[in-house]
Amino acid sequence: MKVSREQAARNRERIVEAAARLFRERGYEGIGVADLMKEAGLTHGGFYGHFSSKDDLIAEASERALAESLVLWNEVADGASGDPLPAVAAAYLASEHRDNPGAGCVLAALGPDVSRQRPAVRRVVTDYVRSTVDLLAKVVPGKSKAARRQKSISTYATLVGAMVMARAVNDRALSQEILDAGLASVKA
Amino acid sequence: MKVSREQAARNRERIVEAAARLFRERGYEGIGVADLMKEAGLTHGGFYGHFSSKDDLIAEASERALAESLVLWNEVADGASGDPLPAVAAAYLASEHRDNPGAGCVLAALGPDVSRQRPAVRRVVTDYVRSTVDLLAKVVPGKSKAARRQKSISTYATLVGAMVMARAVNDRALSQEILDAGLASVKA
DNA sequence: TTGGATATATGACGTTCATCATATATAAAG
DNA sequence: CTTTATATATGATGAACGTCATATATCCAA
Repeated sequence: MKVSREQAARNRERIVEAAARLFRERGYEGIGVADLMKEAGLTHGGFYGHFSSKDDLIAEASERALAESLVLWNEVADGASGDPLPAVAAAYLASEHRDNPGAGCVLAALGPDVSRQRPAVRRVVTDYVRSTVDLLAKVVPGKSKAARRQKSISTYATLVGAMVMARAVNDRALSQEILDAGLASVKA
Repeated sequence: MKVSREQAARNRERIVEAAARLFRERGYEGIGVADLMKEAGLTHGGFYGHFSSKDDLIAEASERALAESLVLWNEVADGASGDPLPAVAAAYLASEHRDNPGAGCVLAALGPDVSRQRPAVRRVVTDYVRSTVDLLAKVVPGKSKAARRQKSISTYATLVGAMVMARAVNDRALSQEILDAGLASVKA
């Protein structure tokens, strides 16, 4: 049945939010349109009233997840008492982040899958990487602007790689050791 | 029709090799059993004479890819004239590696997908991570054994993260900048 | 208050998927 | 040479997939 415009907008929002979480948890191909709609409290038929295709939703949900991550990066950096860099690194390399990919970094949850996606998705990811590199460049040490930018990129890479590895391994002690090593290297 | 034992063994080998490449290129769910068999020059029906399930092949193909990567790490480290660490990092962060995921690092090509796989796959990945960390610990600088191990892990994370990011972004210049920044940070 | 617009539900479509049954051809064993 | 074992091909199965057609209910405009 039909619902009010506001309700329809809220429903669309719920679909995007559910997708942003579930794609990160299960991969772009790990959840289907029907299950996605069910998770948003709807049935599968209404999907194409909101989106023209699953790829369309993939692009929009990825953009949403990235935008929310960027807000979080900024909040953590701004809210830090003292040096923001260790605060950002600790927030990123936290076990809560490792154990909750659905609310975390898109690169760590879907990086290789992004490489296989259409240009629309890769474009929003590229924009996000640029923004995050700019943000990190303000908080890493370095004598020149170029040095800080380079340090920003390699620090970011260390964070992403450590999270990917910490999630992939099947041993809690090793996983924690990876998070700790990443954290130590960022502080050094 | 039936073929000789040797031919059957070669066929099995071809399936595993094709899977090791194609899973890295397209993701575990990005290629099906039928296409995999076609790529190996066979038809789909014979698959279950060699493997009990697709998950079974996923585990075996992942193990194969990881074993071959470990051989490569060793070859590069041993074949280096001078300090092995920059040689290893340069080989890993090469554009050839970025543009050829099917022959490259499993973590960079399938890291998040591994997290979602059954224990058999995560176990072989965990063993491989341990071996690679041990290998890198022999070539990174550091005063104590513990310091070298920590440096080994963080260096490895930087390599993996830089490759994931370099592949995800849609801009060649930024992609190259990421590889360069990773390389510079490993050398520093 | 009435009439048309439309958001969602139900249900179906064709395709692709992993898996399995059976037939066939040929290697291996006797 | 005959017979048995078996590796592969052909084809079928049911489930899941993305997508679409239509019905229905109700919001919104006149």
